[in-house]
Amino acid sequence: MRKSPTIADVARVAGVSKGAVSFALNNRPGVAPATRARILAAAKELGWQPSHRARALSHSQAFALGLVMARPPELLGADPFFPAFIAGVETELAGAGQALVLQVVTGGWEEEAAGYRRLAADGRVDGVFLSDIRHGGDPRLALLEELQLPAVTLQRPDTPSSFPAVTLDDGPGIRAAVEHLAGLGHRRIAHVAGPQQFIHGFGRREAWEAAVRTFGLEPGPSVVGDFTAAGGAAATRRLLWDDTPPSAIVYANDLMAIAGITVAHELGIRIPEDLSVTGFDDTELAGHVHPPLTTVRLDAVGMGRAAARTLLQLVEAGSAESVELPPTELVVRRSTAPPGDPASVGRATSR
Amino acid sequence: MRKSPTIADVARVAGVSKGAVSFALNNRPGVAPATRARILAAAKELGWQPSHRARALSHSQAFALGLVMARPPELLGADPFFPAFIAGVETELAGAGQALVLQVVTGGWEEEAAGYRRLAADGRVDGVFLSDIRHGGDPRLALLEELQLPAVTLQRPDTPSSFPAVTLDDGPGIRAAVEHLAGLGHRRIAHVAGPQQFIHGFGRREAWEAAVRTFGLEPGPSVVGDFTAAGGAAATRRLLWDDTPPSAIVYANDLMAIAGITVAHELGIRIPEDLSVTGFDDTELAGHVHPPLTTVRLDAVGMGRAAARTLLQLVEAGSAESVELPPTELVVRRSTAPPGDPASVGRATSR
DNA sequence: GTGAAAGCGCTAACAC
DNA sequence: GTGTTAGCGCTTTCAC
Repeated sequence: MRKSPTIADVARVAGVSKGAVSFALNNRPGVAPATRARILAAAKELGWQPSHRARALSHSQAFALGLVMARPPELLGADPFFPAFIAGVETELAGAGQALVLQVVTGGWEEEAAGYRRLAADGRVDGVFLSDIRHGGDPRLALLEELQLPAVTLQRPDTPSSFPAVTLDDGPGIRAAVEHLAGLGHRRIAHVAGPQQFIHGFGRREAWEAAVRTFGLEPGPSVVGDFTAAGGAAATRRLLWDDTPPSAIVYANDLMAIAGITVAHELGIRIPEDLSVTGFDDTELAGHVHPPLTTVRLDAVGMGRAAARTLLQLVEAGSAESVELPPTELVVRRSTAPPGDPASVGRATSR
Repeated sequence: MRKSPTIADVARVAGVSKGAVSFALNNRPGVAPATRARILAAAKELGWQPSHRARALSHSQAFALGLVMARPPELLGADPFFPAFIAGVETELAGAGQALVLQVVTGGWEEEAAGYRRLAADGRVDGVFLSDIRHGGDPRLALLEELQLPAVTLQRPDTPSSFPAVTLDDGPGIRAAVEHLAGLGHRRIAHVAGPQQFIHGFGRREAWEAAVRTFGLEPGPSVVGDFTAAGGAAATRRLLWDDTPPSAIVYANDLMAIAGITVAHELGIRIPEDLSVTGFDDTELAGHVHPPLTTVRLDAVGMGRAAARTLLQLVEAGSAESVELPPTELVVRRSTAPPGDPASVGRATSR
């Protein structure tokens, strides 16, 4: 019972050759309907399933897609993006007979590059997802070009790319947050950014700055964090210890925003009365902190789905169109309110 | 340049047969040192790498391990366990020439079972990790037995298992939390549990109950949550609306604890003065909420490492010993303090 | 329309 | 010791 049946067994039972079975299975022309039916019946009877490994060998394909997650250990459990993204990817792959092979690297670029090299050298995957595209020339682009590994990038709409891209504009969400704050009367709106070499670190900061200027305001201070709670807390302290602290802070992710709220509490600064705060991601926790966080919703599952579809298309057809996802949108909760402290508003205005 | 060299090319260049190359590569006896050197030189010169796919076919092995993550969509981004666990797994697999194939299912048991079936039918993996073992007969055990797929389970030390297990006792951590609370003078210690069909839901609750009794106390109420923030918030409301609310709550994870703290804030209940709270996981955020959360540290990375080592051993050698990980430990922060409200202590005592 | 046979690239049993 | 050869299970070309 252990040894599973092979195509030869099916052929024998159906009274045809192996080739015929193969043709029948893949609905290729050249096999009479009656014969095909007989073959399929034999296959079903034997419980035959084509061997994925044998197909992989003769097709010189892996029938698998790869994702290399490069994250510092601290952020590994806290980043809500990847799990959701992966879930989205899976919904597409499951039906396509493709698997997802994952690699996580916690070290630096060397280790990450080694990860891609390994995936390519072993022929483990037919293509990879490139998340967190670095701003200003991501070294992985050249690497994958060299490895001849098809890829789909996750990036901003405006950045050119040698690979098909799934783009999502963080801008509208950030702009909506700034507009919301400006509309409430905030004049001094600060930003806690993510690492600037990452597109979502750089891009959100850029969007914040542009949006603030749109409202005729001078961008408040901006501090670069690292997307971790610890980093968010440190950045927030820097901002709040300033002589003229901001009356609102736009954070590049929820985790830093939540840590920021905590710092404010510790300093006796009330939210939202004394300080308004917005996050980014709309993690499940965002609605359950005190006060519930106004944040920008990011559809990571949707990105995963779109990226998987695009990469499948690229791998199967040799080329694929980039797709642009609907922009992020603001979810208003209770961490934002009109600036309560006239003094701080006055200070901000008087700059 | 595209077509990579095959073992035949190497054999030709080295002036030997394919078989010799294979032997040389795998350091098998039966090939003269000089010949071996010549072969390796030829291989290096041609930049030859053995084809993983061909090896997989002739070995009838996948050289990959599988993990099926079954999680409801809401929890996907918030559960800190898997990313860390996977990182631990990877550290072991990278050097072993094994890959990790991931599957995430958000639906019910049917979908999950289908996931394992697919992995097995396609021969995608040589073994799988079984996390979240269900308490009281996990259906996956029988399924994997049927599929003849080697597996390693993640479970509690005391549960018997037909597969090698990596066990971690949540008990000591929970007991330490209860001891800490009891030592502070709490008499009415409640619990917000995880789903009881899961071992970490059930086990933590059991440990809480046993520990409370150890201190001669009657277990306070316990409410079953679902490990999400929303669930933690709801459970906390139920507990705090009670006539005789607890003076301390032991949560089965950080996420629910953080949501619980929020609910307390909203109800005007001060933490830790009016209510002490402990979590479980020690997520990065735990130290950056207000107040910083006293919690139990869980070494998910270490579990991943141990599980990977065990599964590799099982797959390669056909059998493996279970391993028991060092117990979880308490991290005391500032969400716990002596019960401040004498009335509630009195009430609890008077039950 | 159908079947035979030659790969895909490596492994391992078996002669030499 | 070293080389030869027959698989692993499927795909696909090419005669029939």
